[in-house]
Amino acid sequence: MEEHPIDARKERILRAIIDDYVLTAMPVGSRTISRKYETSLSSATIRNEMSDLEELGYLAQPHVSAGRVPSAKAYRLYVDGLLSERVQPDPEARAYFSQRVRQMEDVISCAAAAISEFTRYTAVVMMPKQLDLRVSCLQLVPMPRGSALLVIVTDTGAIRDTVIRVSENLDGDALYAISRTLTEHLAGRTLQEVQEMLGAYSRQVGGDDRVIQGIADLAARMASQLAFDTLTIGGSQNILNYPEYSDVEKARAFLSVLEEKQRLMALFAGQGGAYGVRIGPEMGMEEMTDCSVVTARYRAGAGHQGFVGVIGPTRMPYARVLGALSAIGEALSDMLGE
Amino acid sequence: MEEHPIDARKERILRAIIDDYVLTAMPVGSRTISRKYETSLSSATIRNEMSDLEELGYLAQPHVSAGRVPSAKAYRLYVDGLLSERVQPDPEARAYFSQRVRQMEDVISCAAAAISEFTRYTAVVMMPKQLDLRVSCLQLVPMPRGSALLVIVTDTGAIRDTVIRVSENLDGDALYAISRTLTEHLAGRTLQEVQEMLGAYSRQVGGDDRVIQGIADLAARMASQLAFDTLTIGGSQNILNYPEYSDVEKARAFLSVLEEKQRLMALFAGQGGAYGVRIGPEMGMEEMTDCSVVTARYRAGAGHQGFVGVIGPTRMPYARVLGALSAIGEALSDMLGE
DNA sequence: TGTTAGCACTCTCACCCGTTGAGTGCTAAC
DNA sequence: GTTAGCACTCAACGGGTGAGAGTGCTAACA
Repeated sequence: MEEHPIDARKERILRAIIDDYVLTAMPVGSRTISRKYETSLSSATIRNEMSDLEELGYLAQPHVSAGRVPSAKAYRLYVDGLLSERVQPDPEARAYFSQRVRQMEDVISCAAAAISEFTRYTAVVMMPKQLDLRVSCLQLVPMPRGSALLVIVTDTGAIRDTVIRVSENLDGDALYAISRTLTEHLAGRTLQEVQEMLGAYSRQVGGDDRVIQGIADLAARMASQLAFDTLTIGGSQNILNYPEYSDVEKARAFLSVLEEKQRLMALFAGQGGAYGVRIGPEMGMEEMTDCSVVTARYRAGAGHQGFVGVIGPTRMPYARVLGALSAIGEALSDMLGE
Repeated sequence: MEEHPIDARKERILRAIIDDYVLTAMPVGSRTISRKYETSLSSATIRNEMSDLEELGYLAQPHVSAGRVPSAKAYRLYVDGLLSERVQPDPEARAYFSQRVRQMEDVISCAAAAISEFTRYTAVVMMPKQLDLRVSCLQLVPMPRGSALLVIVTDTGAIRDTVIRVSENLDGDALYAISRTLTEHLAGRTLQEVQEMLGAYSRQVGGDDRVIQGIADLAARMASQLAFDTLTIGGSQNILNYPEYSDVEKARAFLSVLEEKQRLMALFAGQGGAYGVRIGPEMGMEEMTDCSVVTARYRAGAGHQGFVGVIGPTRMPYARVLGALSAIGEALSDMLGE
């Protein structure tokens, strides 16, 4: 077999086909290219080139008298071209994100919302596991009617709280005293260690071991939440905006894949570089053969890395999406990266 | 016009038509009723009765040679029949809810999830506004790297927190001292008052008015969140399970109505009794003419009342849905009531 | 050798039309 | 009041047809 590297013109035509297809979602014919993109060439010439591109596996024909549709291989080429240049963070996306971050509590779910609203695709944000978490502070905040809010803060700044019952005669100062003791003894320990050590302290807090129990529960919950990478999804309904999913059955299949976060996680597993694009069949998941996943990395301090991403039809304006993700990834890195 | 009260047999037939239509989503013919439900009557007799029922506005024909479909008026009659008896809380629904409540933090969103999963419809949970909120405690919890977690607790037990920057040389004790002062001065005040009073204290906290600013921000956010009834929605995609919405356009319209929480809120506004059923056109919203909303009230302590509900196609097993909502409403009342 | 015009060919899509079957309304008999 | 019977209506289905879009191929041209 002789080599068939595609020349500059073929590449230009291929790019035009992809652009047009992304725009219209309809198979692209030779006339369209000759009139809208390569006005110096006739449709017949384009036809010849398209025929070549098809033979090389870059194009496919839904049926003989339809135009051509780019294949996964074509998107791959296109995307590699994009990624070989510097991805330009989209300032508009960043502004969008910054504006919304004030309103919502959680930066991660906020990022997911911002991405999905901005790109109009489904957004995924992955938050890396944090195994090496150590308790930095532990505090009880008085609440009405014999309750208290237990707050645990880790050295990485993760916060969790829970309401526990305490004896009614503990006032704010008493709770603070307990908090001090607890913090003194537990600061610097990992969550696992905290759970193990709790038995020993139960005497020192006045026999009221609901506090101890509460800490143990919360520490356990925190540990289990943070021991795994977590995935947040935003704008899952956005898929309905695209004609690829105008069949309700398909849409439902897509949405149910989103429920299985464990499987989705696999998409980020082997991710090396700053950006990742997985095109349809490359993902090896039956249900996602006509989806693409675009991701950008962000830094969550201390060597941890997470990903922000978009899931949409393969027919996607990759440059625009990469720009948006890049901007939001940067913003997240700034916020979480210390 | 003479009166046309429908007799017992007509009502039985109407009920059979509704039951069958709820099950199959297909227009119901006279033969079906005569064979499956009223075996002692011939289809011709049923036809006569159906013709009467149509004239009375209880049935409609999509086209002349199709069977009949119940009208909103029919559902209304049917539902009024249900509501005149005692609604039986569904113990299975309650078990389902209780089982899940452990796993999730927030009872409200947990309820929404449980309802939608159990009924397979879209769930709404309304949480009443809490205008009379007063600050009960205010505390700063030290965090690494010159941050602190600001926690505000109200007398009703609502909690909000936010991370603020503070000067690096404030240790835990110093933060507690500030917390004490703040609590002393602000406890018992409403959130509005707190916002107004903040200026006055800015000197007393060592000139570091990031703390003041943080409190003001958080108080404002809290006030705005709690000053209005809030709506939580669960299982919005469930609508895709029903043939009524196999048209993507319709599904999208439905989903986008769900986004406009303000408008949805109106559906609960005039709700008086323990249960409410709004059928299609009764809601006066163009987009919801073929939806129904079923709600049950719950008590959130201190005279506040909220609603749990389900939104689905008019063709809905109302008895089952009412039973489930009743059970979950009871469970919520128990949890939030005290 | 690359480009282009022309033409026959293919295939989808939209439309028409007849057939089928479900379901009705009406009438007359029980 | 109930029922059998019958004529009628209409959606749904399937086959047939024509228009349109787009291709591949060939031959001519630069």
